[in-house]
Amino acid sequence: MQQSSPVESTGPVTPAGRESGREAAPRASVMMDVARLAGVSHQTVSRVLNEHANVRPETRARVLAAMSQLNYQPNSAARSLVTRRSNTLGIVTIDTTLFGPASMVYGIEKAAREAGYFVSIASISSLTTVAVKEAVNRLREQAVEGIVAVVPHDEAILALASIASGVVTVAVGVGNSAAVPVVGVDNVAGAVMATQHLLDQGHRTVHHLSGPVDYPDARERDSGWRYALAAARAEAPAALAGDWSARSGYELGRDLAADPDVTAVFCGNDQMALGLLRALAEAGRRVPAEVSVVGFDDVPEAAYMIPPLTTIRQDFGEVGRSGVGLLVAMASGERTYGPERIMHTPTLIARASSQIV
Amino acid sequence: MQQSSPVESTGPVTPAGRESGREAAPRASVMMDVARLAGVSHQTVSRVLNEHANVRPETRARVLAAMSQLNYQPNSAARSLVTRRSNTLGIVTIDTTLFGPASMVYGIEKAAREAGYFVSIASISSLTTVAVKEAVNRLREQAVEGIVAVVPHDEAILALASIASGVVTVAVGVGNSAAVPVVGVDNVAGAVMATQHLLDQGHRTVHHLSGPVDYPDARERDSGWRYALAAARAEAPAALAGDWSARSGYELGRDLAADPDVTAVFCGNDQMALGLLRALAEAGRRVPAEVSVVGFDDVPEAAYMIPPLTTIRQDFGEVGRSGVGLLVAMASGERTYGPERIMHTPTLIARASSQIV
DNA sequence: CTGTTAGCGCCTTCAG
DNA sequence: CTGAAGGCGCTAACAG
Repeated sequence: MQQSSPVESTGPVTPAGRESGREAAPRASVMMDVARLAGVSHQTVSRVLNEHANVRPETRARVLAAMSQLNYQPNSAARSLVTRRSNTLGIVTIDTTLFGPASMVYGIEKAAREAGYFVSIASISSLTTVAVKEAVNRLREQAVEGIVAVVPHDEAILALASIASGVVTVAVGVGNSAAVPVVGVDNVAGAVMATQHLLDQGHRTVHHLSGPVDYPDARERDSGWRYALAAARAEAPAALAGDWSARSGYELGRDLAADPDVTAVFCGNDQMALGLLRALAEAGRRVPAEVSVVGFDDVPEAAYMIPPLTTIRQDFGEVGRSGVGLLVAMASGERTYGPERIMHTPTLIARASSQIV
Repeated sequence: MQQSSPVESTGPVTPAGRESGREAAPRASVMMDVARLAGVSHQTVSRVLNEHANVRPETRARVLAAMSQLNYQPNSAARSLVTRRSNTLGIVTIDTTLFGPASMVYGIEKAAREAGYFVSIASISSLTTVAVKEAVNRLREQAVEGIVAVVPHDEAILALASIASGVVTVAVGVGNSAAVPVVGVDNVAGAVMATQHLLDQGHRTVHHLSGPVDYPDARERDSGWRYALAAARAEAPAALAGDWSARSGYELGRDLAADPDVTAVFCGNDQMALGLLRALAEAGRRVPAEVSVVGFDDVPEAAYMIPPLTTIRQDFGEVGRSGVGLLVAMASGERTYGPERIMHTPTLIARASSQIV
């Protein structure tokens, strides 16, 4: 309610109120209306809008006044038509509500906004090539200037790469992949930290509850774990692969809990760690006294699990942000196109689940 | 790589390759190019594109072939300019990664897509009037045809309502609010179920760990709880207000855990319940033997907490979906504008945290 | 410093 | 059933 009532005499001069059914909403004013009201040409209005220099301050003020009086809203379609720019970035994302993807989406949106872009979103419900293509096409219809993909899965990434879409694309939240430019966290380093931390507590070896094998992140964490064990000349037990869910952590965790040789477990993410903690509790195996557990991600709940979970923190927001940074650089030609990767280093957050006080 | 190489003789006839710096990317083809290749007028191309009847099947086929040969992509800006429709819906959302909001965003996106809309997102980092207005304005710049707001907070909702934006708007994930049309869950009913369930287990009364008072959801759950206690003639203890986080649940939970009178607690959401469970565990109070706990939301992790959490399930995806439904109905004039509300009924999911087996 | 003239690519009339 | 005009609202060149 800051603005007083609408215009009257100075309103649009175009054929008023074509009675097309309902309310006959007062046609939004256009640049020409503003020009008329300010007593200048529509071109001058355009100039103040785009902050071109060479507009006398006084003229500028008159125009601004007219714009606000008319409650003028530039027509973005008209502008894009002539500038051939949509100022829009697209996000392709999996239909998940996991903490990681959701955080990245927000990081992306924020960074894009700060870089002057709008953000359009297209989610996919299944990780299939077809679904990815549909999502990308939906984005292309909107003429997005670039795409950030939050689809940390092999097939989806390949699909992305194969769609010679002519739109620059970067995948975020994936540690590595040859197919497209990628921004993620150094999963190997994170897994090494986790494993080494456990080894440092005196465990002979460390078990691994991994994510699904068709996820680059899962494979990389698995290899970091193997690497750390090898470096310490510890024997590597067979890894169990879950599906990132607490449920899978619980179910596989029951086997782990039943095995007296298991004294330390590195989990591919915090959700699975939660499931494992419950399985251990049910089996009466105390954490960390009998079994130590480390997760990956540091979701906000990690610090409040029973016991508080030691984990590897990754900054999802930052990953999203640098994804946009890379994309914008590529789109503006500052960087040549081509597989490219940016790795962020995660941090170990030591809590009670891994260390006896 | 499905399509063979680009055009040659039939390509755009416009001033070729204006050497504007880089690659001199082959100008995307336009309707006119397709028309030429198909030997028709650009108008006919438009007709097949918009599926107007009155195009001879054979002509239509020729046009389609030309389109795919040229890899033609309609220009959405040009189309919006003339049709005065953006086919876009906007989402205003808080910059959170909580399960609820994230689920609703996905639900909205999916429903919007199915209804033929693109989706543009604008997140806000602070729940202030200014931030909400900025987000709405960003969406208006894009000429969205409607806005779905995922901002379950008093000030934000009022801000939304006060922006006589001329854009139809509905808020989702809020049980109630006079200011704008709203879609949410019946929080009162949910809270009654939770409280009654606890009472049914034989507890004399039920304590409440609520959400922040400036959230309608929190207040409604609080009143449902009070209502159920009153109906059972049980005394209502003072409620403790957290901030939805596990941390706050833990901190307030320590007080609850220290109070021997506390035997049953209804939490405003599952995260706070998680924190409470840990506080109880630390205090050595067994759940559910000594204290019963019920949450709200049924996040995927709820079933894997220690012990598995009894909670009130709400279908966030469905809420998002019906928000879009309402919005589309309003935007198309099927429903007159005006505060309107749709309530979904939540369900009690009984697990171990509340019942002694 | 400001105004004039052309389109941007498409859809909506209206003629044929 | 198809084609020819006209214009959506704006910005980029040019004049002045």
